[in-house]
Amino acid sequence: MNKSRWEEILAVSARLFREKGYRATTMDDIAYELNVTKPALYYYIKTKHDLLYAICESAVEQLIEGAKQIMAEEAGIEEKLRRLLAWHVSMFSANSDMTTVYLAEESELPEEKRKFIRSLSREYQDYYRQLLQQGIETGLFREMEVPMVVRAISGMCNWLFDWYRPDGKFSAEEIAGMFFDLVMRGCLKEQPERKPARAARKRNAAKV
Amino acid sequence: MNKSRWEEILAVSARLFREKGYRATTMDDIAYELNVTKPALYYYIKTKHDLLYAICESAVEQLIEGAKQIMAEEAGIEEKLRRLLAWHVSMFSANSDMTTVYLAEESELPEEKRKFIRSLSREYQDYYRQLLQQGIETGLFREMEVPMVVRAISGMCNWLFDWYRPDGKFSAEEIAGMFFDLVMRGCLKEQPERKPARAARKRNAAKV
DNA sequence: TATTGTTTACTTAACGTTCAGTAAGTATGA
DNA sequence: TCATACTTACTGAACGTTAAGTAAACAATA
Repeated sequence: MNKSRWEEILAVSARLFREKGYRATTMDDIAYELNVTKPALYYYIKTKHDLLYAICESAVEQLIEGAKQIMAEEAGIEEKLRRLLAWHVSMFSANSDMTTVYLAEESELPEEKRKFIRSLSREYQDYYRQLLQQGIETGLFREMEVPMVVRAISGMCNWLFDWYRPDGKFSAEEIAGMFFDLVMRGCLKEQPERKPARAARKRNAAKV
Repeated sequence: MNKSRWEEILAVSARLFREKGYRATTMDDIAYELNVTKPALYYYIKTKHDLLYAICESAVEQLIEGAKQIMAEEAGIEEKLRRLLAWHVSMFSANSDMTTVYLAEESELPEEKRKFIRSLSREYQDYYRQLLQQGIETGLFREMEVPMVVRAISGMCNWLFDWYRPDGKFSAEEIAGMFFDLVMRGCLKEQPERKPARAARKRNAAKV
């Protein structure tokens, strides 16, 4: 089964909204890329905002879906945090148009829809909050202002939209690894075990 | 001496661009808030883009100006990093309209001007880079991929535009303090001295 | 199997509004 | 009388959206 027309429209819209911005992209632009005329789009949507909304909703729901799965997996707090960060970063390589548009243009949504998207966004951030809180309670992490650390983590990940390029020096996995190092060390109560200094570190087996 | 008309225009424009977005703000909106008619604005500017450009340039130049001063001060690496972060965050409380517009709408600038602003932005980030590099060289910080850490720091600070409110729970200084804690611990080679608190630390006399 | 009706996926043409920008004129003060 | 700081009145283009129509595919019936 090939991609449905609706998904095609969303993919093209997301790409253009990302490249030129939501307001700067005209319905003609989108129609042109789909090889149809502008009014044809109105066979599928009621307004231009519908397109933006569908993109934002899809992005944040995918984020949440992934996070939900990770939280349900059997793993320690540290491992879950690692996976959550990796998932967050990987969304920028796998679905970069959608994710970027969601972060950069969400403010263009009409008030009502915008609020709903932001509530989903908070739901997503809550997974970070839970992990950090659990980490403090179990003595893994130092005492800290959890919501502020969540914002810091969200910030460093979301800011990917400003600089991430698929053809960049580092893969999504590598970026996530570096962010994880930074966050983990920043939150740990005790300093992590030093690695054997210069031993092979390709696949780390190091568990704490 | 009262604020010049030009500064007034920039301040009003920045506020509206922030509230409604650059594209959604009309020249009539700006003129209305200034109690003049639209063409009066064209006595001061040539195009709408001039307004956005002036705001972005002013924001990033103020950021750089502050960073330059901090870097020239007599202080250790750690203290300079603390001040740089505090300066970064404080721009969001002191000049939040301007700073937010610079981050959120810079992409609306025409290509040429946008490139210039982004080059200034890189200049600013370079101060973080220098400090981290020096920190590694002097043995204060662990080995790490400096540009990635700079991006993480920029991200957590810049993302303030998404959530910072002047009437929020924490002051700019407090936020900067928490960010500094997180970043500092994330970068240090050795764990920071625990405050004597009560008994001396149990573990962690082992330094590498 | 031919006829008729219905649905899908569009098209052409245009409407109505918005909005950046301009031309030309004017009040005020030095 | 000249510059400053506007005003009124307008232009031209862009753009979201709608109206009305249609070719092709499909379904129902006779």
